[in-house]
Parts: sequence; structure tokens; C-alpha cells
Amino acid sequence: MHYDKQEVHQSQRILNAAFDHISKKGYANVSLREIADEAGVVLSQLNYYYKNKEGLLVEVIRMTIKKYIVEVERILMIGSTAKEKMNNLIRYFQDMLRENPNLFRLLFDLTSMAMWSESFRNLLNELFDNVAQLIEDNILNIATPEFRLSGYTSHTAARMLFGALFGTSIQVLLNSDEKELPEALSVIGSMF
Amino acid sequence: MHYDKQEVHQSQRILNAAFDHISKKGYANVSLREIADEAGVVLSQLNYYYKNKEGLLVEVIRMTIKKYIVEVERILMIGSTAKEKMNNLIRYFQDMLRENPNLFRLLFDLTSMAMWSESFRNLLNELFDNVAQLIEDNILNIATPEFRLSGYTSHTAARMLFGALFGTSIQVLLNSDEKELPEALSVIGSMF
DNA sequence: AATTAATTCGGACAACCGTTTTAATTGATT
DNA sequence: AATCAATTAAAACGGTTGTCCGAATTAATT
Repeated sequence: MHYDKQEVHQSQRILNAAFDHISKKGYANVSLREIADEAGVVLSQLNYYYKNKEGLLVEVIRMTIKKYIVEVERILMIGSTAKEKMNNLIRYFQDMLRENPNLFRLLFDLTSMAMWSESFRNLLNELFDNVAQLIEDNILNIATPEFRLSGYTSHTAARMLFGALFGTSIQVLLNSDEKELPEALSVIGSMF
Repeated sequence: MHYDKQEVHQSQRILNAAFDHISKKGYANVSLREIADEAGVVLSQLNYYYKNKEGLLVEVIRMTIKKYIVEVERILMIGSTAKEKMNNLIRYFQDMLRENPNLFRLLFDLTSMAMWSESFRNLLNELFDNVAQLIEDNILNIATPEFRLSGYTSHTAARMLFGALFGTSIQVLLNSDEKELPEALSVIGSMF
């Protein structure tokens, strides 16, 4: 393929525009026409490259999830003790919520769609499984035995820890008035 | 007003039908016509009583939130120690997730809409504030001082505890395969 | 009983949506 | 240079949606 124009390929421009708009306004509130306009592309091209609106969203989500998991993996490589790693993860969440909340918005939006659509549910469960597994392997399995949140498997405990991160982040994202709310995430670290 | 028919008032039938359908299929996936049909009412009546689709949803949510908060209040009156009350709250979440998940679905759906609409955001923040406050007053403020999740205000800690309940519940709701996932909620109790 | 107000009903409208179709253009292959 | 496939473009289609309006019916008030 020649690259006569130094521009990005149309399919990629569409993907980027879709991410921008969806993470800013929500999947249900964005039309394919808006995305096409922002991408500088004719409407029918969206169907040409991604068949469906759902197909487009799936691709956006795949891309986002991949980026997200890689970043979490990178974060969890830093530090040595369980407490250290947990605090790094918490700080990563706090930073993202402040500087790049759109990524979180997209994931939360996906969460609500997963409630009503099985294909989205599978996609999201895969993400949840992965992140929880990362927490289990990199944090809980190196924690001192006397910690281990008494009596529960590290698998189950990891689910709860991720849930705490997730549920607290939602509150931070939705309530921009309470300036000290991001501190609630730090409380998770005091479990260790 | 005479009550010629022993039936419920139309406005109430609409509200009930709206709750049923929205909590089953999601707000964005439900049309006013479906709700009108299930309520046994003509379409235009929805606008007559609730003006907008948004107005109808707001009323459904107000009703739901009220019921929800009253129940949480009732739960937190049982038991004496902080640990006991926390475990009761956890068990309440587990029971609801198993037997009446539609209530949770509606709240999660509202959460995603709150991301993109300010009026919904205010509604939801009010709920979050209330529940977190209940946790703070009824659990954290009677916990032994040496607990208190070192160094943080009970207000902040309550936010995190609610976040843990919320975030873990979402996982339970979305992943019906892992039968032991509801156990992850119990892990929260082991903090006390 | 007559008048007024509140409710119920049926239908229509205008706008928007995702998708499809068909044609024009460009690139690659022989 | 000719042929074929891939891409880009433009327009239209069918369907659904929330909202609105005017008339019919019922209830309340005088």
C-alpha cells in the first residue's frame, strides 16, 4: 500500500474519533454521523470498516482494554512489597482519575452496557478477570501470610480489592465537589 | 376523587411498569410505548403525567432510592458491634444480588447515566452521600478506636467501604459463572 | 342541570438513527 | 495499457423515537 497522504489510515482515524466521542459523551449519546464528521470521513465508511455500530464499539473497547491492562501490568512491576505495589496501583488510579478520566468513563460506560448485552458482558468480564488476576499474582500472593485477609482465598480477596478500587473510583468521578474524596482510595492501602 | 374502578391509579401503574421494564432492560433500551403497553395505558398519558421520558425516570429513581435508603437504615439498626452491623449490611447486599438483582441493575444503570447528565448525577450523588453517611454514623463511629482504618477520617473510610460494596456487587452481578464470587463481599467484613 | 376542569384517548408529526445500495475513484496486478 | 479489486463517496431507505395536538370522555363544581 502506498501512503500518498501522510495522514493516518481512515480506519484508524475512525477508531480514534470514536474513542474521543464515546468517552466524552457516552456510547448511547453518540451517533455514527458525529464520529464520521470528527474523523473527516463519510458516514458509510464506518459500516465499511466495522460493519455495525456495535462492531465499532467492540474494536474501541478492545483497543482500550489492551492499553489498560498493559499499564496495570507495568505499574505492578514497580516496588517490592505487597504494600508498596498496592499503593502504586492506588496512586495510578488517582492520577488517571485526575488527568485522564475519559478512559475510566469509557470503562464505566461499558460496565453499564454489559448489564444488558451478553457480548459486552463477556468483554468486560475478561477485563475484570485479568485485572483481578494481576492483583492476585503480584500483590496478594507475595503478601505476608499473617495478612491475607483471614480465611479467604487470595482469588476472592483480589476480587474485593479490585471492587474497592472500582467502586471508589466511580464515586470520585461522579462527585467533583468533595475534593478530599480521592483520599478514599488511599484507605484501601491501609488494609495492608 | 371517586374510585369507580378498584384498579390502581394510572400514574401509579405507569410508574410500576416503568420500574419493571427499565430495571429489566435498561433505560436506553426501553421505549415509552413499551412502558405504556405494559401499564395498559395510552402513550400520551406518560407525557401527561410526567412530561418527559427523563421526568418519568426521575420519578422512578426517586421512588427506588427512597425504598433503598429506608431498607439500609433498617438493616443498620440490627446488631450492636461495628463488625456485626457491617456483616449484616454485607449479607443484605448478597441477598439482594441473589433474589432481587433488578433493584441493583436500576441503580447501576443510573450510575452510568449520571456520567453524562448533570441532573442524574445530582440524584445519584445524593444517594451515595446518604448511604455513606449511614455507614459512617452506624458502623465506623462505633468501631473501636484502634480499628478506624489508621489515619483517615471516618467519613473517608465510609466512602471506601461503600465503594467496596458497590464495586464488588457489580462484579457479582455481571459474572454469574463464578459461583463463589459473592464470597468476595464477605472479605470486606474481615477488615473489622 | 349546566358549566367547568381534569383526565383519557387516538393519531400524527418531525427528527434522528443505523444500515444499505449504487456509483465514482483509486490502487494493484497482469 | 487493461483488468480487477479495494477503497471512497453520496444519497436514500425503512424504521423507531419522543413529543405534541385536538377531540372525546369523565369527574367536580356551581
